Amino acid sequence: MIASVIVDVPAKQIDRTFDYQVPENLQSVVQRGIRVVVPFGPRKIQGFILGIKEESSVKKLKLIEEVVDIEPVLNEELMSLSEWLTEQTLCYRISALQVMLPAAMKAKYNKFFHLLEDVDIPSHIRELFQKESPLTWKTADEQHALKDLQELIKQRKVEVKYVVRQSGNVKKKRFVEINGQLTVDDIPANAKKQKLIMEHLNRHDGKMSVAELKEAAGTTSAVIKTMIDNGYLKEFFSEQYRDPFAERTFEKTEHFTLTPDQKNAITPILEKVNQYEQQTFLLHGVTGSGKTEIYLQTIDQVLKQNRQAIMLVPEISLTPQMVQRFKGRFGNQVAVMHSGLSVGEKYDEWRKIHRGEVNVVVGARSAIFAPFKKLGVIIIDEEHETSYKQEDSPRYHARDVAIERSNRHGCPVILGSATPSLESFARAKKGNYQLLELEYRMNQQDLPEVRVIDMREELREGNRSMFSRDLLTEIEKRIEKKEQVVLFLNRRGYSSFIMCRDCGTVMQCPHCEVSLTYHRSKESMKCHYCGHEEYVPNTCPECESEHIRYFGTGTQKVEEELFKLMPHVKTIRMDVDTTSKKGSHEKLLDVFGRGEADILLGTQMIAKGLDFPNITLVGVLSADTMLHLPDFRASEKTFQLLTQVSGRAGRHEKPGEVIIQTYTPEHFSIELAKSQNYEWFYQKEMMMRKAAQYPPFYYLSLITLSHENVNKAAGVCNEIADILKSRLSDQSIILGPVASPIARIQDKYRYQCIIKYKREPELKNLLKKILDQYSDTGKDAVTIHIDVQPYIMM
DNA sequence: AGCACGCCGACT
DNA sequence: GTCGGCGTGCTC
Repeated sequence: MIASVIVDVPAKQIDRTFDYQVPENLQSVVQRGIRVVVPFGPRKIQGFILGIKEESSVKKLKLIEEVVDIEPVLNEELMSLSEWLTEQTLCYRISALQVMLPAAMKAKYNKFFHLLEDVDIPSHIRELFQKESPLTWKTADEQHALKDLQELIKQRKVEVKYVVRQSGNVKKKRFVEINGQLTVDDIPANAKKQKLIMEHLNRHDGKMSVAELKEAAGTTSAVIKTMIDNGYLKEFFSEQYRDPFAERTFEKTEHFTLTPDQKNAITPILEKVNQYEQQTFLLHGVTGSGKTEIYLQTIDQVLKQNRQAIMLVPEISLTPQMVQRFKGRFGNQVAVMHSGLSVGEKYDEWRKIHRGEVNVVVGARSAIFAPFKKLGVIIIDEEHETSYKQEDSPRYHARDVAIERSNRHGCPVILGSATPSLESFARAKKGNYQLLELEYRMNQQDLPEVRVIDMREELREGNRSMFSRDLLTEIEKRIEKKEQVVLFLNRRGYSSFIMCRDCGTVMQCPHCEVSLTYHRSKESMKCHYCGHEEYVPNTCPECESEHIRYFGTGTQKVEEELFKLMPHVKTIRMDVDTTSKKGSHEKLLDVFGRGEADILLGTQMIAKGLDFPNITLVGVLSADTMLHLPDFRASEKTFQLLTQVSGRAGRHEKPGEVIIQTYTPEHFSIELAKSQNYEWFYQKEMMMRKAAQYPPFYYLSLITLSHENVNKAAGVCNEIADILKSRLSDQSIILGPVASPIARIQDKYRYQCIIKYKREPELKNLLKKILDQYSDTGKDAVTIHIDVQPYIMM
């Protein structure tokens, strides 16, 4: 019996199967989809079995070392999906397999030195082995003993052993139970604590977790240990799930009655669910139109049919409120997967899905690979969000994976958004997707009134602060009325940088072509691309002037300004700095929700999902900061964000108001966000895209080359552009080679080439060939990246 | 990606 | 003359 294995090495030359002989004792367990440990060259690594066969063209086969799983971790559907993913995104097969599993299941590798012969070895090496045996690579390296060890290996006195370790650990909890042979009466009369422990245990069917028992009986583990040693108790371990929501109870919620609007939308969806048919729906509904209830009732129907549901939400909006709604409706049938969980917690949630203990998963992008066997619906909320596109290999878009999986399962996909991506809306208009419109807000309230403030006007009239007079007045009014305010700072692409006021020098990263970001807490400057950090200099490195200051409006700066203007107001600031600790995001929102602060000030992360009745004013401090980024989606993103943010105000009885500050009030994405007119925005933006030959009229592919030498990167990029030009049709447009928007990262210069095309059936094969030809791993080789349908052009 | 093998410069 | 630099090629 021979197994074809894809090994855990993401490299061009290794991206194929290797055959291994299956030892007699493993033949009954070995099958497609399980992981194994195999010898590979001098080391041992993990791999996935792709298939079983009886013969191989390779003469000398090695034996599989061991199996990691007893049953497949990836079922047949996911195994074949990985093939599709490899093909679509031009990634290595191993990366496609790996991305479907939680991070905890990625293998870790260790090297150990074993002493074979204790005679005639240097004394310092012997000492090392006396302290630690087997000796780890790490210690050997720290003690600078690697060289000597290498010599000893040659002399066959020391041997290297490679160990494959599974990082994902099943959490075990320690329990004790009454042994049975001895009873309370056998306990010595003076051992009061022991008797007490027995009493507690008897009240709990004779067994309890050690932690609980200690707590209940008020003793220490010493007493319990004595009882185990004396045979009164025996210990055992039980597998536990780490439950990130353990301390929370979820109130059971029931169906809402749907409005006629909602009924119209859900009917065609349920039809497809009942017919077990694929169909992609685009559910377009303004904020507050009740999309979530449609999701919930669809999932409910799916569960009744004994099928399962995947619900994707953007990472950033996977708030406790959201989880609450799903757990409240479906109880413990729900698994939650998002980046806020620890690696172990994610692993546990994944195992619940794999074992079929839950039927719904609510999660971010990677939850699209949830190992369900019978999918009844896949829902992608806020489908326009760019976080559904993975930016590193495999560069997949969750929407594409969703549609592919739905085809295999025969189930509908629902894409929901108040501001659909142009691509999706265009597909819906063409009839590729079925468009479902929710036109009314559920409780009939009006959309909040939106006021646009021209900041140029403010400047002309002498107001140099970041707050317009109107905004300040309105904030004051709300605070008097004890209502709450949300201030939104769009910081993307424009964070605080440090500049010399005399010569204009901006502090830049020495390794990347980007300016450093000021971090007030440490008085330092940091590079967001390579992590380089240094202290803010006292004098300008160029002109030695002392007039160095930071520019840009970071949230910290806004907070300070706000405090200067209104010292009596309590502000909560939410940004990466204040929410990096686990659970802090939730905590801050809780405080705000309880009304303990007047203003919530934040970035991106507060744009979504907040739903507090007392918010009656939303202020956008600078609407146009990302409008001028070199990104053809800049207008779309601005419109989406402003619409999104505006939706935070007046969601309940009290009417809401939105104030948008901008330097370009005449820009159509700001004008139309004011009236929340998606349809007009769509028409207008489509015209722009058509004129500029961008998606959805053209597809894109992006090729990036990077190398320490500018000329080399540019040269290879040029060669590739030439190949493309000669091999593609005249209909296609090749932009470049040009330097990437970020021209250098980690000392490597970056050149790129963009392909715009409508129909190019041979493009994938051509790109594969180019990848093949240019992905050398040698020392002086250029690094090539290909992103089919990129979202970020950097 | 690792790791071994193998061919040319500065040292005991 | 050797030690060791890292270029080249292989991993079932």
